[in-house]
Amino acid sequence: MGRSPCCDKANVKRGPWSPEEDTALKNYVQRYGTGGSWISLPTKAGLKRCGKSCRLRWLNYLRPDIKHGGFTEEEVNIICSLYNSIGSRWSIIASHLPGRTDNDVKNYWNTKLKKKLLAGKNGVYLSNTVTPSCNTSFTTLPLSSEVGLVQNLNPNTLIVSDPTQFSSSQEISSGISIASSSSLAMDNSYVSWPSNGGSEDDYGFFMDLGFGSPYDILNGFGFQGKNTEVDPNLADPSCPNLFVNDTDTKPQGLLYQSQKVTLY
DNA sequence: AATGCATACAACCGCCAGCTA
DNA sequence: ATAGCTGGCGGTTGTATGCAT
Repeated sequence: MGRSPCCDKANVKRGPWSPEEDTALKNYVQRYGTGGSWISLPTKAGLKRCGKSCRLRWLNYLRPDIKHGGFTEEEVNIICSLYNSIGSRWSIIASHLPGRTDNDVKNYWNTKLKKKLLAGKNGVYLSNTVTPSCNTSFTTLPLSSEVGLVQNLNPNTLIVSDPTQFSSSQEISSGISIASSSSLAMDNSYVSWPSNGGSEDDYGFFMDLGFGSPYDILNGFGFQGKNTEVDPNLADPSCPNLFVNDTDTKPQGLLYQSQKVTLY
């Protein structure tokens, strides 16, 4: 037996909301709240709308704390960074952006950021001129689709899947370069950057998202299986911010203390 | 001025998880 | 234990608007 529909679709209005409907919904919710049930709300509010439609209209448009208008650079950076970390979990991403809804973020990503990403998918590499500061070797990051798992998760943190690909620390991170591209493609997710001509001052991708530590991020955002924990004991003693990988039992990835990605 | 195309975003659809009877 | 209901979510579609030709 299939589930019953949430409302009688033949007898509810669909399509764009009229100002009168908006007013009725807004007045009702502000006066009485949702009463714990969106399904019964339309009838009480005198609306010929599906309860789910009312909920969506309220949450995405009528709520008093909704922020309309364009996204700021800071918001874009948060979206990109979180998308890289957790994928299309729009509601979670939106929760980091006061006044923004998951629908807003989703639309913005689909109409602007995704295109920007696809437009600049090729040409990602690391400069091989960087002098390693720790006891690990450094090689060039493979191009584009071979990049593999690269995660930039929080301020000053970059995770890369292949421990042979990097040395570490601030020197290495400052040597990461994105060549004539506005984005870095990864296996399941993406990071994108604003193409602003390469000014480092304008560049704010690695920003403070409010996480306490890299462990908090890794353990809190759905890394699965052997990737669920980062063992501080793996830290390279010569490089305090580097955690060396043990691919059998430990997370795949290295943590680097990173300052900035240069775009040119 | 008219038409077609691209873009932005509002709204809908269907699935899933959690709750409750 | 389980079936039904509801809210929440992500994917997708529809439509209004702007822009180019």
